[in-house]
Amino acid sequence: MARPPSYDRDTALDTALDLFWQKGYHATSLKDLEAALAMKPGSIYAAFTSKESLYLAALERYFTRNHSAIETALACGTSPLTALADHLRTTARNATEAAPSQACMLVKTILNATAEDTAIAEAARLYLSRMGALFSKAFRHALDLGELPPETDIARLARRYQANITALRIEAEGGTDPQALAELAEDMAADLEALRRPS
Amino acid sequence: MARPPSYDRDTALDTALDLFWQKGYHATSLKDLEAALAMKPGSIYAAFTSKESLYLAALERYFTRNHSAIETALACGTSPLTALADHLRTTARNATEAAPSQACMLVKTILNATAEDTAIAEAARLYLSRMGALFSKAFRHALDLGELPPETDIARLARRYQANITALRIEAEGGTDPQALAELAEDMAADLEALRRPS
DNA sequence: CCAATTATTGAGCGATCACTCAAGTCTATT
DNA sequence: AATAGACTTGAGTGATCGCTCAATAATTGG
Repeated sequence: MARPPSYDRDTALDTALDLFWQKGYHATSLKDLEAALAMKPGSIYAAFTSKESLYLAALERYFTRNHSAIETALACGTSPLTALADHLRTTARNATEAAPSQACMLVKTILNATAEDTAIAEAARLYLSRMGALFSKAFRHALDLGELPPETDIARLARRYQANITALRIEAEGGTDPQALAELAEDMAADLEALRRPS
Repeated sequence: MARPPSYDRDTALDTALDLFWQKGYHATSLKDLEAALAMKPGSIYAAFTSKESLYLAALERYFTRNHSAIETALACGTSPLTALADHLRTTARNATEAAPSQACMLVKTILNATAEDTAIAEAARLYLSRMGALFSKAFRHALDLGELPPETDIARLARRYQANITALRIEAEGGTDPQALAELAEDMAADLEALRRPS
């Protein structure tokens, strides 16, 4: 005994995500969202409570999507170290693709957040730390397989790796040409593979 | 035969810069600027034409300040390579200092810019490329002094260096603790100094 | 068919946005 | 002291902001 929603929640969230990712939180107005979601203000608020909640929901979607995509990418091969290096190269290669923004949305969220946007900034920080944990896991796996020297500082290595990914994607956003971007990724990947312990 | 301005232009620009750097372009309102600059809207517009012009002027000030600071930092020692490595370490160390934001304002500007803010984004991109040229110059100097192998790709090395700086400052903005930040900078600096050619 | 329940609508809320301008204030020159 | 010229003032512009809510529409169980 109820009228079913006329929109698909996940589709709406994806659309909102695209818009927020493109324009940022503050520069995205509800008018923009109404147009993109094809929903009237009342429906948007009935479904997502507030602009902030909508942003948080879209951000969560971005995170889970990326997290699982990277998780599978890192798990598919036999060598975690190779998978990690290849992920750098892939990131540079994908930069030509059409996307709302080249930069990581989590990073962009943190840089766009003001002191008042605590909830949003903290969510992004949490998700970033989860991504870091994912990289740590991969490095630990490499260590367990003997690809890295036993004394390797995993957390430190993972942090450096994540910094590289961040830098790569910001460089892409900055408009660096594809070849230079590929070279940058290659340098990072080469450094990583240089850590490989001869087996 | 004229009334002198009651404000100091450079001081006002510094104040505006702090505010813009902290909150970003879109989240900074004229009310905020009026309060920070202690100027009424009319005076602000008489002095700076528009919010966008004010941002551009503040951004230019940020750039020239940083450009010359880094220029002198890189020129002071006898070894350009050491100076470059130390600049990484210094960047990490300074992250504890009170600043409007840890992230580079040029990077933050690009990430906050929407498709409509072309003038602002292009200015930031230009300034970033100038910073890159500065780093290139330092690496070339190192090459000329024989600190680097003759076949070194300067532009490529400089790009990687700039990516490292960017990542370091974003990591700082993300809330990474000082020790981890110092380790990250140290790893980057060590990689750089590993390039040094035995003389 | 009739409730009961949920979804959609869209005019419009007060607040704030970037910005303007006529009037007033100050200073240097005469 | 008078005046010309530059600076400051701040109420007020229309537009837009995020958001609300009473009215209406659609659906299902009885």
